[in-house]
Amino acid sequence: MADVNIHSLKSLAIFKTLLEAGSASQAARTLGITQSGVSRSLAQLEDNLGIQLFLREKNRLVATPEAYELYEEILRLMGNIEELRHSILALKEFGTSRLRIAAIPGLAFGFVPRLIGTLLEENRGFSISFDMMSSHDVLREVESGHADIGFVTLPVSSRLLRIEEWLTTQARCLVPANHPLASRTEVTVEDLQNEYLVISNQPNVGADPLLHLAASHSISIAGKTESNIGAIAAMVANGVGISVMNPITATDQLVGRTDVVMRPFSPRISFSFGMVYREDWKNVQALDSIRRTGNELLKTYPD
Amino acid sequence: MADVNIHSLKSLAIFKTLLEAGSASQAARTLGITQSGVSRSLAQLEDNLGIQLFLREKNRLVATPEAYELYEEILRLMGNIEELRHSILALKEFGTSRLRIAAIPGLAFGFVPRLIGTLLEENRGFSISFDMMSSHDVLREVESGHADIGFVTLPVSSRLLRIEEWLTTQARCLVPANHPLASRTEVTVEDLQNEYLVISNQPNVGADPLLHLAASHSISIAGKTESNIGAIAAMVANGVGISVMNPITATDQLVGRTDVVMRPFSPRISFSFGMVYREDWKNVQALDSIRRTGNELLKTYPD
DNA sequence: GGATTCGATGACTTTTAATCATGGCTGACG
DNA sequence: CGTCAGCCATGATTAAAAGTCATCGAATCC
Repeated sequence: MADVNIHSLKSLAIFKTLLEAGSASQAARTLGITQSGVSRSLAQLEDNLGIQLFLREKNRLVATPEAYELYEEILRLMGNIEELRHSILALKEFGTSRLRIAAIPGLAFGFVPRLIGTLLEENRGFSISFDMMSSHDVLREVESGHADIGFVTLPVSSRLLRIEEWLTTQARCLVPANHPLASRTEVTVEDLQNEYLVISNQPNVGADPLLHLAASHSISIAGKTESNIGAIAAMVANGVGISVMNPITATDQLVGRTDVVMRPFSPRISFSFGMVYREDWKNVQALDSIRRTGNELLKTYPD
Repeated sequence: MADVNIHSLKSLAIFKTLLEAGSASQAARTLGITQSGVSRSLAQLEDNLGIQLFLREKNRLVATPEAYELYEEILRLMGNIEELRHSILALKEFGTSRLRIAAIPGLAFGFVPRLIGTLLEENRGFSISFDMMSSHDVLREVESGHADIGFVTLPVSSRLLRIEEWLTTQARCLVPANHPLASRTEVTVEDLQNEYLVISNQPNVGADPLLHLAASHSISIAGKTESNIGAIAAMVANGVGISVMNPITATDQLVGRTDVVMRPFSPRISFSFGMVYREDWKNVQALDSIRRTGNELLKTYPD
């Protein structure tokens, strides 16, 4: 196979500018080098690649079809190099250029995408991949190294992972805006008597504790619907029932909705969530940035 | 934004080899340059990127985590550069580095994939994209420049395209191996009396002419099933009926099957297919290669 | 015909990459 | 403890590559 050496990006860049400029003289002006420098560089590139890129017609350079195809390929490569530059900048900033995040559904539709959006706003070079899964799977994914960090409700336990509590807050009650309870400033467990409830189809997201609480107060509910946590606000809005859930997820789902309101609930049901990561990640610069950004975002959520 | 300059692939290559080799001295031996050359190159790269890639511990270089991440990024870039090299080699060989082919279903499952496979065997650097669609859409796709070449049954007409006939052959009759007609050396239109037929659900693939022929000979068929042309052999094999179709498609579908046999059919129904391309493609080197390869393959099909 | 712009090229300079020579550090071994 | 081997870094230098300078010929325009 005939060899093709690409060792000089500069000559590819000169070629690219030459094609865009239409003449060696104009390319030279654009690049701040001499016209003969451009001419030399082109001749060297044509010799090196073994392809005639320009015809010399009447003392003018006329691009060949091959030149246009090479141009497309060079644009592609320059895109790749730009990605490399971004990764290097992220490497400088974070100590890592790629971040794999796993989160539970309760956080996966609002808080974590906002966190990611803010991180990327600050650092476009960062590459983040994100997946949503159960708490148990988040832990396994981070333990095995398939994800770098994970967001889960607490408590969880893992001998391999560092577990960092980010927020402890109290559950809220979601009710349709036209529901009698909407006029209350606080909903109590007694108010759940004869109400339909919408609860999460996932454990450890407040569902079990709520039913326990109701039972311990001898409260009978009219019925319950289990739903994917991502759709609870929509369920409540459509009169399926009322719900008691963590305010992070609730706030995320209520953005832009006026047909569902959120009220404090008593007695208090504590809700915590946090971040998990492997021990070898504890000193990675990116964590500081993630913590800082995350804390800023949490200030926008109710206590 | 702090600048990061990637102008020297050589220094990235030296870095890559250094990480793989484990020491500057070994990397130097591998690359055929001096140890101090490797040391200089590394220092220059670290300075240029603003990232410390190696710790100097007790006169040994110890890679930092950032070094491993950069290494992954460089491997990615080198893959991209390899793709560029392949494209350049294809550009030299064909005058183009990418080829977009559109074909009708009758050719899309056998002949054209074989053609593509053979072209790529000869030239790995080539990038081919392939799509399957009706004759009419093939013509439109090539006319509009979304595909470079197309394969269709003939006749077709287009004022914009060059139409090149590749093969004219006669239709064949497919019958189940255990069918009485399988023992014949030739099936005639009279044999279709009271038989179930499987015909293509696409026009211009022998279906209309066959029904016409039967009608003109006062032949009554027992029934017909219209099928996607790609599944006709499977239909025949399962006793849905017998079929009369072009031998290219038939041969492609019978590969590896012993439960369906192919017999000459009379009277003859001619079938042609060909390649279409735009006028500005007529002198592209790739066409010669495609014609040559295509003609080789066609020799393996029945006349 | 002269002015302007273009590209190519011989001769040359500047810049970059790498070498040469050397020194210091570390660990293994006798 | 001294010697040896292997490592890395560095001042001084060289070789190679990139680009400039000066110039020429060709084409177009006024």
